[in-house]
Amino acid sequence: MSGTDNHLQTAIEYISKYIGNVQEEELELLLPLVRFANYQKGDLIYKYGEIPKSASFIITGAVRSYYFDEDGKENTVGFHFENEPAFPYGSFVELVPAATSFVAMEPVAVVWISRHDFYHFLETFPRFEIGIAKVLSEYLIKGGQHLKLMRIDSSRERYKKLLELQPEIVTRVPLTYIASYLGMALETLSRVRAGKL
Amino acid sequence: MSGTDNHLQTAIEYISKYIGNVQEEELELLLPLVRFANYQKGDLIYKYGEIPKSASFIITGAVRSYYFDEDGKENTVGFHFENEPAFPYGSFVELVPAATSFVAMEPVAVVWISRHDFYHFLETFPRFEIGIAKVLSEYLIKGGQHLKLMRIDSSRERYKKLLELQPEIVTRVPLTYIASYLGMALETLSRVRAGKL
DNA sequence: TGCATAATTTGACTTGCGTCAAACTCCTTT
DNA sequence: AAAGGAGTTTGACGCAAGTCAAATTATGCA
Repeated sequence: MSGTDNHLQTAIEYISKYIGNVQEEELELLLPLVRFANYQKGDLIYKYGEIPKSASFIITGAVRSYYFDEDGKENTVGFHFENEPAFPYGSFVELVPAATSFVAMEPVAVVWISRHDFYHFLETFPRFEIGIAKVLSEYLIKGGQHLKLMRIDSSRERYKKLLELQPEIVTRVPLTYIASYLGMALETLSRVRAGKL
Repeated sequence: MSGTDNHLQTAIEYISKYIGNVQEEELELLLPLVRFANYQKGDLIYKYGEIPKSASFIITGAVRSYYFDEDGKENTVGFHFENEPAFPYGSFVELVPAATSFVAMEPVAVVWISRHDFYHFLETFPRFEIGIAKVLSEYLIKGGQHLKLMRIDSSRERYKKLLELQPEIVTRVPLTYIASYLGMALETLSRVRAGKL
């Protein structure tokens, strides 16, 4: 089976994941609009300040999203892995410049659809709005989890909770970014892991 | 003009806010599904652990949402005022028990629609999915703002940012809840306000 | 294989903020 | 007007975690 066949399969899975049962005629119109892209480690997939022109979904690889606060400090907002969307959702929907950037932490392959194509498609099949709602609510839940995580005061407990909720992060992501995600100093996280705190 | 007329007007404004241009026939079918309710200060509007059976939108008053963490500590998630939705969105969409409760901080009047009625209505007019996406993306942006707020390390700066983003909170909400929302001790917030920190 | 650079760990020092406790102010109710 | 209670302020003290700095361990690349 070729890589493209595989990818097409992934695209179809994404569609049914977010829309449920899809009609033949819907699929016929939607599939030609779908594209594929590859990124190297360190590549920017979306840049803050720009209005996202597409919605990307990860096939393989790991992506990190982050923003810069007023002091210029980089704040990691989230990690995105296989079978998850990775794009500035709010900005995509509201058509405003994104506050967050998305960068590949490893070689990354994505499926993507342009904003223009997608909204044009929506005019024919408005029920696909449900897909947007699904993506948004997934992000909402993830964001809510992160917020809850951040509200735990002790660094030790915060890290413990992360292990519980997203253990894969700890194996795939460099310490610096985990610390940034958890809102603690790199050194503190190191001490927590060594059981010294 | 009677109170009910006023309320009906508010309901219509809500609908066009979230859906855009609404057709006559759409409105005719939707309006009869809409109800009104009043709450006293302290009344629970939604309770955590329950699957929300309705979506409420505030006409007048102020609502606070919060959850209890594993240590039993109450954490304030958000404040909701006039012309804003106030219900456990994620749970409403995903049909799972809510983690947060919603309580009236003042006398509150709301428009609401039952989950059942709304989803039944959606079968006839699927394009109204866009309303869900709108509500979700509003919540998403609000949640994102809160998360950003919480990531500011200094209490002083955190409070300053709140004043900048949502000044009305400071005038309408008791100190205890603001402190809880900002993730700091009541005493710390008091000192910050007195300029002692 | 070995060097260079990055990533992580450890140490020493400082401080913001939480906790506990008590005082003070402002409503509400009788 | 007085009493009671909620909401807010002030004080004293201890500690978790931030910062700066240096050592140690990994990792990629020639």
